[in-house]
Order: sequence, then structure tokens, then C-alpha cells
Amino acid sequence: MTHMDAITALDPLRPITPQITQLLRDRIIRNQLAPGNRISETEVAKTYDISRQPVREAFIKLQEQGLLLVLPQRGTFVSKIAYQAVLDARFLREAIEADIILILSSTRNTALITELRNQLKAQRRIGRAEAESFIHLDELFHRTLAEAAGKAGTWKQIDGLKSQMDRVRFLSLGQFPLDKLIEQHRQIVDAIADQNPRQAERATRLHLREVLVDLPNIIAAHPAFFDLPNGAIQPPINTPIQGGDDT
Amino acid sequence: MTHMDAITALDPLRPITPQITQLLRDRIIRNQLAPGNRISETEVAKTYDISRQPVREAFIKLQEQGLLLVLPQRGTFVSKIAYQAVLDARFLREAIEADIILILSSTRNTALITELRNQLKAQRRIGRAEAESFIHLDELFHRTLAEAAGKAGTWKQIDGLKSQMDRVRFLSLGQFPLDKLIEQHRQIVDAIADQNPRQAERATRLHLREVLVDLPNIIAAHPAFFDLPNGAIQPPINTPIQGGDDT
DNA sequence: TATTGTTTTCTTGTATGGAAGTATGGCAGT
DNA sequence: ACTGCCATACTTCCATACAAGAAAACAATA
Repeated sequence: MTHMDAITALDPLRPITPQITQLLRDRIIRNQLAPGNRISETEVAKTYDISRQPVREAFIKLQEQGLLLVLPQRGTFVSKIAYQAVLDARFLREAIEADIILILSSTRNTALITELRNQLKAQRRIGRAEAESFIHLDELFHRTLAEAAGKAGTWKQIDGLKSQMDRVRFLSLGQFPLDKLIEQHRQIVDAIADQNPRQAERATRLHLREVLVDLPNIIAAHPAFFDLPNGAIQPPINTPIQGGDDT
Repeated sequence: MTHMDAITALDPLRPITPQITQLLRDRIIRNQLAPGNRISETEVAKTYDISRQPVREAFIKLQEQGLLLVLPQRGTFVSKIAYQAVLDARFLREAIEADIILILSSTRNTALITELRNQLKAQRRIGRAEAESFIHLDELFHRTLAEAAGKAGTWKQIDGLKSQMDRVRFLSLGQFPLDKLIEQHRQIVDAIADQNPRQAERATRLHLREVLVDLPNIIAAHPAFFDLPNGAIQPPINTPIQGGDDT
């Protein structure tokens, strides 16, 4: 709001637009800019001592990611976290990662298994206080899976869509069940190592649905941050998980 | 290229930016603007008698969709169709639609079945010459499936990503196998009606891989339109299809 | 007090003028 | 003939000015 924000100065040598875009995106995802807040082109421009033009272009990009809501001649607002958008992004991610896991678990790849097991160790070393570090390790874990399946490009494409999910994650920071998530990671790795596609897919889908468990609590804790269609929370429609766990 | 293009005049009353964005997007996807072609802000602005600013903002949006390539201080070019991007978008779509079909085929929905069977009839009425009409009916078919599964939002999110695939479709216009595709549609509908998830998923995945069959031919017919990493076409990595057809 | 009409001040949208960087073609020197 | 330098004509990027519309503040009136 005030000039205090300009602690992170911009590098005038590099192009300004991508810098200001990334900067604003970070602040929104970390919920430093509260949803519903007004944010004007001139205000941001003055804060960072740049012209309105690059700010405007940043607004356009953030609008396309669903982080800003631009009302012509009325104002620009930090969009609330749309419950449905979170569900959609999560569904999308599950669908993709399920297929990625199916690819990985149907071929042998010892180097990958080793890498993943090392990442698991690193995850276990994370203390409960360093929740934000875990988010990065979790990102790395899932990205590693995508790359190993030759789907790095796909991962990058959906990166923008994850914005809404990321905002939820930053809201839930210290309160998600580290041990449980790591244990689920282990099950996924083991299933890949065993080359058991059914089990791997099942573990992946269940893992990615974990966020749904806490979602109602998070919404209850930060009601103003969310945009609920009619105030009620409708349960998500999930893909049925085929078969049981046949070993 | 010339002033001849301005046949489609812009409505000065409505905001210009979205108009010019849609207009350029259409021309690129329909391959009227050939990949690799240079396209400058001033040139487009003069053509439609508007200022550079809205053109610039349109460029930004089209760049994010991967349709334009902006090289700072060097120029803006219609991006070539990236082979890998097409594969990635296709993989993504298959993953999502497979899950959508799994949802649909595990619950009973007679109204949907009726609607889909009607659409099949409409598809069969399409003559071979009206390939573009078929594209719209095909769009409708798949969109109907997404909406019926409560995933309309998801569909909208990946809509932008389909740009690359759409360009390929418009290149292959009159030459794709209508009868085969419609027959595959029928199999999908029947499997949903039978509430046979395995069969429905299998049919969907095979259907969406049909485009891969023609892709090498299309590339061979329009080599200049495509961007191949090192000139060679690498085979796609596909999700393994589980199980056979158990009735 | 409530309401309506006006003005003032916001907002984003568009236009335009330089600034910085890049490619290109000519020209001079070898 | 060939190479290196430089002027010039582009390009996108950024800053600034103006225009159009919406909202809020305020005054006038019933």
C-alpha cells in the first residue's frame, strides 16, 4: 500500500515488465495482497517509480492467470480464490499426473528410483517449522516425475493454471500433515519401482486428493479470501478409481 | 500483408483490444498468416487504422498462447507450429478426457446419451466437403462430454492450450477420415451408455490418438509451417492403455 | 431527513512521442 | 575482391498525455 513495499527494487537494466509481473504474482500467491483488494495501475507505478505502461501489461498477464480482475473504467482487484477454479485445477492436475505415473510405472528406470528415494530422504529432514521449504521439495518431486516421463513441456503448460492451487497452499502453510504426505510420496515411489501401474495410479490420485480434505477448513479460516458461488461449498466430482490394490 | 485484409472492420464502439486479438488469433490458427512471417505493431496498427497500443496488448496475449514470438528490439513473428507443443497439448487433452469419460461412464445419464446420439446423427449428415463444419460439431461433442461431467471450467482452462492443435487441424482440413472419427464417437457413446468405464476410456484414448496418425503426413506436406528440434520427428510417448475390453 | 442532480475525482482505454537495441546496406581501407 | 566500420532505418519498450466512463462526494431541493 505504502512506499514501504519498494524494498525489492527493480533492476532498471533488465526489461521492467517481466520483473513487475513476477513481483506482483508472488505477492498475490503469498496472499500479501489480500483478495478483493483494489490495486490500481497508477498506484503501483508510483510505488516502483515506473510508468503505467509496464504495470498495465503485467495486469494483463495476471488477469489471464486469473489472479486479477480488471473492470474497465471501474478498477482492478485482486481476485478472490475461486473455489471452483481450485477444484478444476486440482482435477486437471490429477488427470495429468495419473497418466504420467502410468508411463513411469510401466518401464524400468533405476536412476529415477534412486533420485526419488534421495528426495524422500531430503523431505524427511524437513522440520515442521519449515513448511515453505517443503512446498519447494514437493514441487521438485512432482516436476521430477513429469520430466522423467518426457512431459516437461506439459508440466510447464499447466504451471500457470496452478496459481489458484498455490494460493491455497500458502494459506494452509504450517498446518498440513507433512508425515502423511511424505508417506504417500513413498508409496508412489515404491509402486513405480515395483512396476505396478494400478497401485501407482491409485496412490497418486489419493495423494493429490489430500488437499481436498483440508480445503473446507482453510475456507472456514479465511472466508473473505474465497469466492463461493452461493455461499455453499459443493462437493467435488472426482474420477472413480478403478479396481482395488492387486499386488 | 496488404491493406486488403481490413475487410473485417472493427467496431470502434466496443473495446478495440479484444477485437484485434481475436481477429489476429483467427488468422493465425487458420494459417492465413504463415508461420515465420514477420508482423509488426505499426504495420497492423496502420492496417486497421488504430494506434499501436491495443495491437501491442494483443501481441502480448497471443505470445502467451504460443502463437507469436516476440524478440525485443528485433521483431515479432508468427511462431511455427512446435511439434513438441502439439504432442504436449494432445497428451494433456487425452489425460483430461480420459478422466471425464471415466466419470461419465460410471453413472447413469439417459438425457446425455440421447443428446450425444442426436449429435452423432448430425455428424453423419456432414458431407465430405464441409470439413470445417465437422470441426465445430466435433468441438461440440467433446465440450458436451466435459460439461456433462461437471468439468466445463476445466475445459475452458485448457481451451487456450489447444491453439497449437487447432492449427494442425486447419492444415489437415479436407483430408481427415470423417467416417472413422464418427465411428469412434459412436463407440465412446455406446460405452458410456453401457456404463463400461474400461471400454469407454480405451475408446477415448484411441480416438484422441487418431491425429497422431496423420501428423507426419501433415508435417511432410507443410514442412515450413513446423518447428522441428533438429529436423527429425521423435515418436510421442503415450500413456499405456490398461487391460483389454472386458464386457 | 431523504432524494435527486451536479460536479469532482477516480479508474482504465487509447494515442503518440521518444529511447534503446538490432539488422542492413553502403563505403572506405586494405 | 574482401573485410571492417558506420550511418540509417527499422524493431520493440517505456514514458507521457489525453479521452471516456464510472463512482463517490456534495450541494440543492422536497
